[in-house]
Amino acid sequence: MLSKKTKYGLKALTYIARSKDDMPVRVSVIAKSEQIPQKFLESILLTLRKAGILGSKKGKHGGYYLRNEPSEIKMTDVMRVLEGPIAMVPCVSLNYYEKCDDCPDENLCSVHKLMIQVRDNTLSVFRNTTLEDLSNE
Amino acid sequence: MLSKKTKYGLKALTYIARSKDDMPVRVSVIAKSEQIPQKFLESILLTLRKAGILGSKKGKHGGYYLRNEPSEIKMTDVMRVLEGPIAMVPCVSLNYYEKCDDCPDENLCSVHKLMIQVRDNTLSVFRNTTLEDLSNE
DNA sequence: GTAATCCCTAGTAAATTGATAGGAATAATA
DNA sequence: TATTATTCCTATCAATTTACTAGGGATTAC
Repeated sequence: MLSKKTKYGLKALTYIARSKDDMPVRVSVIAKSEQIPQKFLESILLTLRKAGILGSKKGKHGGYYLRNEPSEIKMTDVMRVLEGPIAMVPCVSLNYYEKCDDCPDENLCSVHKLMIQVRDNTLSVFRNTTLEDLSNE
Repeated sequence: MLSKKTKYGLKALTYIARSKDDMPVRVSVIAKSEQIPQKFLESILLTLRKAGILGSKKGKHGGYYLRNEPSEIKMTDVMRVLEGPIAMVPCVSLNYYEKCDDCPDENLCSVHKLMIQVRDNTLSVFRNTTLEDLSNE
């Protein structure tokens, strides 16, 4: 299952990408429009900012804005920040590889083989999708 | 993340598929060989039996066996039984569709669009993979 | 200086996961 | 029939994760 955090994060990014003017977008505006609990959304956008995907401006007239063009923001990056590793098991993760304790030989492991295929397919979607694609209506 | 339940279930199915003779395979044998907690594995195999994927024989010399040829057992079925819906959000699930409360129009929802693509790719892997593929070494 | 905003830490209730416990039911066999 | 080996079933539980909420600090525009 996709977590609410990721779902909310993607919706918020889309909202920001769709907002035409260059003003930073306030959390409260996104929360209201997308029906997301505001405090929860705050923490999500903070995560995206710390990951370098969003920038922010504090104080009155503050808010969040994209650090790059929507067409430059890949879903691989967004998903890794929000949802964590893309692979369903650590032993097929490119960025967070971990050997299974129980598995003597990965090449003989049926789960490993299957999950590599799933990973490659999911990855190809995320690699070929940018925030621009998401924000096109 | 793939649950341990699914991981164990896949490994157990593979083990049974690889065992050449037609004797039912005991839970204890699989548990020992694959390093799976036996009681937990019991409950998993029970689930697979109730779903019609495994058959069982009780009492002495009892155990579990496949109800069909490995080449007839599709990963779509196995994964749905063990892991639940293949889609990451209910609003793109073929078998367990549910509308999102918050989403006024699915066609405008960026999450929806992205998750349809992920679902289709994952589904194509599971549809084209059978237990026979997993059990080939 | 005041209002509006993001920033940060902490906490928390509910759900899910990954088991374990204990025994009932069933079947083979001596 | 008694014994043993197995699956079957229900209940329980600790740890973790999820989806928030609370409260206030820091910063900026006006």
